[in-house]
Amino acid sequence: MPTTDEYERMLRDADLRVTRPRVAVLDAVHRLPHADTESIIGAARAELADVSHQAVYDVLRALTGAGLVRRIQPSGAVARYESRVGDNHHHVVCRSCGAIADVDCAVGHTPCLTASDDHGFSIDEAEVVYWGRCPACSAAAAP
Amino acid sequence: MPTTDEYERMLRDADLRVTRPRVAVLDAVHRLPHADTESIIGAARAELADVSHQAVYDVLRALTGAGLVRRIQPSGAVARYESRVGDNHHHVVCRSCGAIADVDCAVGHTPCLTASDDHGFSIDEAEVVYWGRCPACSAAAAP
DNA sequence: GCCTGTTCTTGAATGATTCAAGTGACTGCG
DNA sequence: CGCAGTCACTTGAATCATTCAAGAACAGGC
Repeated sequence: MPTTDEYERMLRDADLRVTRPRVAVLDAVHRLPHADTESIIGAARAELADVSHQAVYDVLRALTGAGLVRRIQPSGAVARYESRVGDNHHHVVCRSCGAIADVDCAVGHTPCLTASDDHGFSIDEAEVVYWGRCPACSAAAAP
Repeated sequence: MPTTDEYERMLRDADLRVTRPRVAVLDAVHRLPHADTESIIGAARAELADVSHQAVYDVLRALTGAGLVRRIQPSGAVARYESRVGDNHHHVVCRSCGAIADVDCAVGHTPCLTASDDHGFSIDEAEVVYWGRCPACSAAAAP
């Protein structure tokens, strides 16, 4: 878990001004994996009581743009953010409770990045979402 | 392109009542590939002038539940629907204009369906989204 | 320490989607 | 063929994540 100094360093390296909301949000994303915006607002306010939700939205957008956090948004769910960036990993999403877990790619470093027919698109990323049920929901559904 | 009779047949086979809004929406989804809800409402009204948007939402949900259409929703975009179901195909999405094209899976029939570590989830589907730029946007961005 | 431009606060708006209540129509049965 | 019951559609309003807008506050460079 990075320290406050490290967060400041990360921000500076990304050419972002160092502000208290930004450090608080960056820390929140690191501490809560796959958290939605509301949870991040809550966690950020634990450190900095009066951050506005708007500030958190702005910060998340800036951090996402700078590549410090990654935004994930499975179909029909609200946006979530994670701090693990730069590697090529994907997600399993539980259909019933929405839980998310990380999955490393099975097929090499850039899986399936070569589509069979790309229709002339220039592809720069392949995103994989595995849909299923988490252990808890599986147990609850089939007792 | 299926006929009206075929649409009725498809609905009956799925244990859905045959109604004019349902046939109109089913036809709209078949004619407009990857259309969003608003486009589908427009297309349905071309056949059946006074369908309510609520009816279209209900119908799309029923059709999706019955497996007659498939709902796709790339991050940060509105829901879109397609009539190609049952095969294992994926999508390329243009980052700048949102255009979507179909992509057959490069790696066999159920690509990457085996995650390296599934965290105990029981996975039933792997969804792949390729992100990039469509030919038109590539040309516009790099003249 | 001051200036400039970015970032945060406050408050309201947007818009896809959903909820709710009532009317209407499809299907199966008599 | 006609009726009943149930499901589907209409109308109208509500929800809620996210965004927009205007002004105040702050970070970073001189």
